[in-house]
Amino acid sequence: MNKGEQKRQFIIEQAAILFNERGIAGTSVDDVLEVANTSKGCFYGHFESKDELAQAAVDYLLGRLNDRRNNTINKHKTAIAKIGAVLDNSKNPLNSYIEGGCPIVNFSTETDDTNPAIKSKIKEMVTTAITTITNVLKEGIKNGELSNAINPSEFATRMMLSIEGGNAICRVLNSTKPMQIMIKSLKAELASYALVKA
Amino acid sequence: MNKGEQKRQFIIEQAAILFNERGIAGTSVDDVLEVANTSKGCFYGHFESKDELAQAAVDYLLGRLNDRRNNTINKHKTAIAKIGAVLDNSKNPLNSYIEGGCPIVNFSTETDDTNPAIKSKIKEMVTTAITTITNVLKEGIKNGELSNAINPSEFATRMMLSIEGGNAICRVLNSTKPMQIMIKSLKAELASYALVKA
DNA sequence: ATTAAATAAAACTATTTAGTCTACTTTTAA
DNA sequence: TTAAAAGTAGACTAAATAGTTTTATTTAAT
Repeated sequence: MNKGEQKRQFIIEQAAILFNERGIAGTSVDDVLEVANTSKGCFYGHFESKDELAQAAVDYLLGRLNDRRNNTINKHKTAIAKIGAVLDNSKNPLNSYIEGGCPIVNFSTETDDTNPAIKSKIKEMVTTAITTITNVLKEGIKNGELSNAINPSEFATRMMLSIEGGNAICRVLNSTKPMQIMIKSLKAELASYALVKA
Repeated sequence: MNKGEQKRQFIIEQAAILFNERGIAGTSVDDVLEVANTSKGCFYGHFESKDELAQAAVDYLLGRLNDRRNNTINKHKTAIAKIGAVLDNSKNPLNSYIEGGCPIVNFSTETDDTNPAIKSKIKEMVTTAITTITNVLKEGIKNGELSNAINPSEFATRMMLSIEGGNAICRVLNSTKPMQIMIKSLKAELASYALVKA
């Protein structure tokens, strides 16, 4: 990565935090220049517009979330451990993995009526996440860890809604309690589908 | 309500929709003037600033949600019917009660890091909602409709997270499916706590 | 080392923004 | 009925906004 590419990347990473905290509309190009220690000329040399930056920033943040989820899943062996660890990734919405909270809820509410390009990135991300979780559960059934009484895609869907809702709600309440309650409940539900080892 | 008050209320109601759809930062005073068919002079005769309008708009939207939830709860007799009806209120996030989706997620993600006054209004709303649902469940236990194996406040909390997550996720996915899955699941869970009529 | 291309800085522009002010019109209550 | 109060319109201002352009500096291949 040469100097220019490094600078571009740095701008994206710094802007991403601001966008995630204050929203895209709530962040000016000047705000970005300040945190990225750069100038108009430099900025517009790297990006055609604020919107191009916003898209790059969203890609960057969603990429981080994807990587983290995949790493978390690969790090564990059983479906129950994998799902538990994915849930634990979200256990502290007040000190979240990405400053400002979960980019999925943050950008979904901002862009669902205003920015189709970003909305579609989030849509793909959510679909991928649900599918990935679903497959972990299916695998768990296949190898005899879980009862086939569980509905993998429904469980994955409910898990996704709960995590995203938890991210939004915990931040307004200034409390991690709701998320903890929900994680505990989903873990217990999943455990109830565990088959005793044969 | 005299003419001035009517105008003020009309501005609030029209602005509220814009704010809910595009965000507060994403909506200009001029945008508001256009949908409210009014002028700068008129606007600033009724409001000190855009922020005062934003607060009034949030109060108005949260008021509508509160009224609706209370009406829904009063319309039904059993705890199961009350909770089921409250869930059904959210069953179509793509054609939501308030245009642009649920103001709770929308404004919570926008204001949690930027607007303490509005954040605190949302916080109060969420607290009230969870408390109200909790009390319905407690009442259900008390009068023998529900088993005391259910944890009212935990159920209410999880229900809140799921609804808000569902509102955000369904809108990005352009599908009501996730919400339907979640509603079905919570209804089934609640039904499992029903005591056979003595 | 040289030079062309890439990168960066900063002054500049045009537009949009929130908010003010003055002048005019409509309400409303005596 | 009338006059004070309330409401309304629209031109105006100052600041912020996104984006351009010109000029200077680096970088990297020859």
